[in-house]
Amino acid sequence: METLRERKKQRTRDALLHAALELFTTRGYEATTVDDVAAAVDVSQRTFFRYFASKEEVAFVVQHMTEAAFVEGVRARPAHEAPMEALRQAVVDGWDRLHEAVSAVVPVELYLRMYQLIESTPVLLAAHLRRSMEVEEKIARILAEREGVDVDTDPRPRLVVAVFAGVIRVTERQWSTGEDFSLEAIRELTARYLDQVGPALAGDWRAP
Amino acid sequence: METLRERKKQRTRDALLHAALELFTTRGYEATTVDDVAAAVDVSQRTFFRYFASKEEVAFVVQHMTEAAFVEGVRARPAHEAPMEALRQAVVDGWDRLHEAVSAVVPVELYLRMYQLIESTPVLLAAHLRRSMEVEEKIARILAEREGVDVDTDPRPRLVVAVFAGVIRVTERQWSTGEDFSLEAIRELTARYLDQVGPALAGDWRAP
DNA sequence: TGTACATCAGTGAACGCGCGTTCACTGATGTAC
DNA sequence: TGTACATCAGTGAACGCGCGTTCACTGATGTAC
Repeated sequence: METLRERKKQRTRDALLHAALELFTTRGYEATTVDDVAAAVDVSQRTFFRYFASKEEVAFVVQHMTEAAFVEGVRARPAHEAPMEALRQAVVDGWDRLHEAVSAVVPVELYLRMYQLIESTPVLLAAHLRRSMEVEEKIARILAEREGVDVDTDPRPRLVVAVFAGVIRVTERQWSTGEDFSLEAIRELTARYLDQVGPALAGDWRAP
Repeated sequence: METLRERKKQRTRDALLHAALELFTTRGYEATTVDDVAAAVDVSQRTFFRYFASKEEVAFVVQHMTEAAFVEGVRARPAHEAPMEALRQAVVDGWDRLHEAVSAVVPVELYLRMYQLIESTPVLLAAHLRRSMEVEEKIARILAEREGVDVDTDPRPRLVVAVFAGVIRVTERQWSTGEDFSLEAIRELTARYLDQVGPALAGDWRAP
């Protein structure tokens, strides 16, 4: 943010990002064209593609930040924690920190609306799931290193991450189709669902 | 398959399906246009869209069959089996039956190549994951009904399915990037990985 | 402080591409008598 | 068995659309002296 030129660049980028998310969440992702976004900022379509490689990229800018934060969060967990515990702490911590991290870029409320749009737009949901898989792979490698096992011969790192990711996905889905779209809601839901995994895997659901 | 008209229709559809999968797997999905597929069968592009609503649909025709077979497989499991056990049996059974079910439509070898293409083509992988989520939802409802719980208030059905699906996805990925692309290989990998879930979730990976 | 030149964000217009749709039409197959 | 009509798979050509790219260019900002 040194020079005037750089500050102007940043402002153009911010304006494009905001306009895109605002249009996507009000009008729908597919119903918004790249030209619409550029027009909203009064800039040529050409300029949009200078800042974002594709329409999809701009839709996932904030997700990208939270994904990266989660990966770093796992990396930062103390070595004595068991894998599942480290993942749980990283996610819960992530929700705690999310507010300040996100609000530096976009209003948190806009982020939450965008999250719901992703869940309810098939093409975005599909892209989100693929991205999540890539994140899972990174996490699996971090866990393998932490625990001193080989990620390519020992299936446990990828398995524990996949199981954990499955729980998180159910949480996300439940949250996005529920009524309380707050960060507190998803934080609480995450803890509750993680506690339910054991009982869910147990044979008899009728036992106490 | 009664009338001549119907038989001809079926033949056109088969020809389009085969040509599409053959072109996709040799040339790549993105590098193949709908026009290429139609041209390979010597039919107009218009005719292609009479049989398949989109390019993506034709790519998932065989997956669609195996997904449906899996859902039916779960539905058919005896009531006394615990949820996780029913899922496991349905998947293993599914791999056993897959050969005859698939080979009635396309050569199994072509199906296996298509499966790998899906795993290695970002846009197809994304679509595959979204489809899997839809299958998971169906399965969760079936389990909930079997066990007599409410899928919307009790998280356990969706959780057990998500955990199971996570394991299957790791299995698929491992298989598709490995060296043995046979049905036996994925069948064996499935059993092995399911057995590893318990140990993976256990706290200490170094314990025996 | 002013001048000369370099950098680089943004322009505008045109284009390529492939998916999917629309139209009025043809000709083979099916059916009723 | 033959005729008349109905159905419907397939045609061909044109189009709309939006993403993403290419081009030569402009003008504001940065830098060196």
